[in-house]
Amino acid sequence: MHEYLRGLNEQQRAAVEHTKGPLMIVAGAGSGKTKVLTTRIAHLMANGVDAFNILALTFTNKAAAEMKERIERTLQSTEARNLYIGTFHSVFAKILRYEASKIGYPSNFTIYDTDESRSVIKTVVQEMGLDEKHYKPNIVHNRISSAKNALMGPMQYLMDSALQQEDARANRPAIAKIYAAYAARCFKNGAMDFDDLLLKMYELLKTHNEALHKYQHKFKYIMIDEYQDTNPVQYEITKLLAAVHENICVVGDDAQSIYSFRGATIENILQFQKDYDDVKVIKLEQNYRSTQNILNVANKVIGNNKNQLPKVLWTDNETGELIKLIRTGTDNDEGKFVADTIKEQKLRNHYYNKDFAILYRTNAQSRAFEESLRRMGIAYKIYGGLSFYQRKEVKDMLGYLRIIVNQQDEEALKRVINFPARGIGKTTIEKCVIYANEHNITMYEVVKRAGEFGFKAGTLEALNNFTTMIRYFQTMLETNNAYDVAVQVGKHTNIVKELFNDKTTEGLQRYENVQELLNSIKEWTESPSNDDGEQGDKSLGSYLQQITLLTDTDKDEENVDVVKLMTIHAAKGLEFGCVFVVGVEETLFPSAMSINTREELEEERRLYYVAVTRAKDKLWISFANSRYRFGQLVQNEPSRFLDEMPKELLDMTHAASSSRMMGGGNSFGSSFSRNSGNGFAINDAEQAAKKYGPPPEKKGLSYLTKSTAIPKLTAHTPSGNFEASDVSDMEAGHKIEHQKFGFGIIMKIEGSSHNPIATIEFELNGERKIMLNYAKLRIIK
DNA sequence: GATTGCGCGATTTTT
DNA sequence: TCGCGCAATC
Repeated sequence: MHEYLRGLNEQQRAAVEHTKGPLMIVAGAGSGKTKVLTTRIAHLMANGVDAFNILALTFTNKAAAEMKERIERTLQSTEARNLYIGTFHSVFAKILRYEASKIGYPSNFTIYDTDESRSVIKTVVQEMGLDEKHYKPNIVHNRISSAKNALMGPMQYLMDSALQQEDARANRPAIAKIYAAYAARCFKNGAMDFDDLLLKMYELLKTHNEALHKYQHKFKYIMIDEYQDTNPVQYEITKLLAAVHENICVVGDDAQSIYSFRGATIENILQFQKDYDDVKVIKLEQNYRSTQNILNVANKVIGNNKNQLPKVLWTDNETGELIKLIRTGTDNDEGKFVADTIKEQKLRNHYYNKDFAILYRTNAQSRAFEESLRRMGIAYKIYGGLSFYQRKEVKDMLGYLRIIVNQQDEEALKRVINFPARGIGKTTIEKCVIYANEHNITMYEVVKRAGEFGFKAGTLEALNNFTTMIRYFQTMLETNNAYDVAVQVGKHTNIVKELFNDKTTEGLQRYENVQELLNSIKEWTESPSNDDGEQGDKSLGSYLQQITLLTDTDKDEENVDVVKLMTIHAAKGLEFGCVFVVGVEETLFPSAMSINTREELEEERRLYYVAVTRAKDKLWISFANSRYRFGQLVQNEPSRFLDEMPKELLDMTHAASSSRMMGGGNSFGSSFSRNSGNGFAINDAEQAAKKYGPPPEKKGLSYLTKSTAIPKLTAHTPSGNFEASDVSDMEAGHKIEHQKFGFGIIMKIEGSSHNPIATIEFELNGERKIMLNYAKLRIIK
């Protein structure tokens, strides 16, 4: 028996050894999925399959890198570097770069990230003379993105009556036209967005038989990780590629499907068994990651979902500690609690920073934890949010490199043509764009031939100087490597010098970022070619294409000792000794946007499942009575998911006994229910108190914000049938009755019109700020 | 043509 | 609260 087969359980081994024909591995959380995948590839190679003939598609670059490394270790050989392994996006980008001319693109095509796509949409909407307020870039982009992921071009979009009706109803009938213009503009710019990397790959295979045959033949063995998160384009592409050999192995867990907003559909994993004859299905149900308590909680919660493949996840691991449930007064208290607990755990149980992860639903929640960790002197890193490559100074530098490599790229040109300022202003740029559109040439072409378009002498000179500089960089690129050119760009444009002279903290940071960028280019240039025989390519163009697809979770920083903060989405596939799942409140988790259909809610629940199953040893789940949103303190109920966890597995006394780090006073009494029919939350508070222990006592801690201290409530019982009045009728000066606080006078109304906040002086309960949308008030006079 | 300041709208999740 | 877009000003 091969050495690498030892240490696999029966099912894992069966999955590894089943190499011929379609295979579906249903892999529960923590069931050794990566191990199976890597061992399976090693096994193929050990049995004579050429690495060049194996395609493995993963969800993140990090997963790909990790797999590659593990295979090398298993086989004690560098052959693994010949594997085609990476994310859908990066693998297809590589292939498209090679095949670009077949579909009319330059091989140096630019890849637009989401920001750039939106920016192009914005220009297109402007140029079409449409109302920008109405056709907001992110809304339009989402529509287009969904269409692309569903294999729909502009024409099909226009012909689709369901989509047309939706757009008409939303009063956005021009989306199909914008889509067409956007696609045309991207093409003209020699650019693809993220979705194009999939869509164009599909089109390539569909329209070019020789390309289809080539890759069908090349990829004799195909493996796809996280299959539950693939979307229709990805599904169609892999189906095409696998059609000849049918050696396709998909790995997934329907319980962890969390990307439907990106077009992913569980249908793919359910459909797989029908697509091929004789599909072998193997279930990996033993969990090696978590304690029994953690796993039991996770199983119980996910059991509330109706749509799922039957499986039972179990573990041999020890029972472990109870799951600790924590209620805090505010989001700041929550941050403080987590930082305190980390400090305590490090001292008591000798954990390192890197053993901890703080997982939240939205990026905006990171702030409170950032502050508290910084105050406690605990090293941390936030993943997600603004990535390195999205920073302005980095984008500016990259803008130059992009226009050097691809002169069609109008986005890049507009970004750098007057940065640093060189007297080419808005009007000039607008003129260039108009001339370009009129003559159907690229904007760069207009700039290059500025003399033909009647610019004023000064402007003309500025434009000419600019193109001379770009041309200088281009010729330089012929004889120098990417790094040298990048350094020259920094010098010649004065970008580096300007940042260097900026001695503010931010300026220093920006300078360092540019230096880091240069280092990364250097590293790329000098690292050994990856031996893939066909496209081992160290050109600047290749560099630019790859970095757009990088996220900061991809950077392997295992040995850096920091607490990790990230969204639950970003945490998929990762595991940590100690996990804090925070902000587990209604409207936040589940998100208010995702509680309208069963499908949406079930996805939120799967997300919760993913969060909980990241933990190996210890799990804390926290929620706050109130938190700042839009700069206002708002109250939330505890999440419904908390009710779905079996109480005997929860340590709820912790919430009450650790009140030393929590505040909020009697803030329960003032929380407003969003959905309980009677419009106030005191019942919820009582229920919550029963369920999760008594509300934390206030101990006057300095970090508590004043607004959490709310005067004691004097209860009020409304007279007769209480009928709430229309919010829009309310004005300052009105006398009102509140269901719980009793009679009062509206002092003022502020806040936005869709979220008005009234300051009301109550007879018995003092002055309070009331959110009119949630509270029910009756106008007396 | 660049800089500053004010007012308004925004929060899901990401390759 | 924060960041962005727009308008006013030099």
